[in-house]
Amino acid sequence: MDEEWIVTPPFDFRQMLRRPMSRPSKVTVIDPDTPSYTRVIRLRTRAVPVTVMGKEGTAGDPTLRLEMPDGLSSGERVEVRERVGRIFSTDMPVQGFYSHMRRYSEWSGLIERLHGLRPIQDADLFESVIKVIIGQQLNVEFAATLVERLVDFGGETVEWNSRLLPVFPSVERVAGWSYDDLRTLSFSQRKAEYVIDFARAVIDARIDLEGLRDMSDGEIAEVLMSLRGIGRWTVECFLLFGMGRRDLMPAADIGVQNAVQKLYGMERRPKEEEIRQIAEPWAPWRSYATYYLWQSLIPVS
DNA sequence: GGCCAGGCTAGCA
DNA sequence: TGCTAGCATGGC
Repeated sequence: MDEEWIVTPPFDFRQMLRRPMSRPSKVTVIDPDTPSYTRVIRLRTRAVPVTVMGKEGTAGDPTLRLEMPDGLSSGERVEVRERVGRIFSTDMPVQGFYSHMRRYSEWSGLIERLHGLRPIQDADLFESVIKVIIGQQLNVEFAATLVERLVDFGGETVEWNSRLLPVFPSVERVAGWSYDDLRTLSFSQRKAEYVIDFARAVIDARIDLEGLRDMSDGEIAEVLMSLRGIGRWTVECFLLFGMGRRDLMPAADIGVQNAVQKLYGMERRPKEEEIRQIAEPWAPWRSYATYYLWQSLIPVS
């Protein structure tokens, strides 16, 4: 079943797919030619495959086409649209961000070059937390490898257009694993503990993931940072990638620091506190600024 | 081989 | 409160 979706411009689907494309993943299948984005989304009722296609793929005429299985209830279709809207930040107030950041001369070139870029959010809150934990202190390539191994180990797939789409493991499944299971995938002992303990906290209802949506950034930080293995950087990345909150600046992030150094032509890499100071006037748009900084680091293919 | 990578914890002053 | 050694693996 297909649906059309007209997004308010600017919206550059191809530009947005560069990040997931730069790190090929089995869970998210990108076809740069169509262009399209395919993955399984866990709804409240079941896991459903979805393909999102850019009809034109230009910033000026942004139309998406959604392809999803027949036989979904109307409620499920609504949920799919909500989730896809979140993933592609369709409600992002792009112009507000641009008019704010145009005040800073360093930003004019970047905003021009990435015109129509919107953050791609993670499709699932649990998946988001786990991926951020795995990404702690590791280079992104290896972190992506660990995520792939986790997905393979989970072994769950959904058939879609005559191919098998791997699905990110469910909370239940991860909570049932042992630390040694993840050790065999080259997780460090600590990372294995952080990942599995987090899944168990969700299963034990010590953490209500969907309930986080009603909380402020600060409240979410307090809840999550009470768990071992979740610090400030992890919460900031989760709020940004997982929850789509708009004013986060993971200033301890090496990637952000490298990008600011490059954008501002600095001699050495700025430290966390310097980043926070530089970014202070970017409020309340710091999440988008962070995302643009990260995107600026992707090599032009 | 050494250093670094989209950090966090525990232990110490 | 603030600082830092240690963690563990792969890439360059």
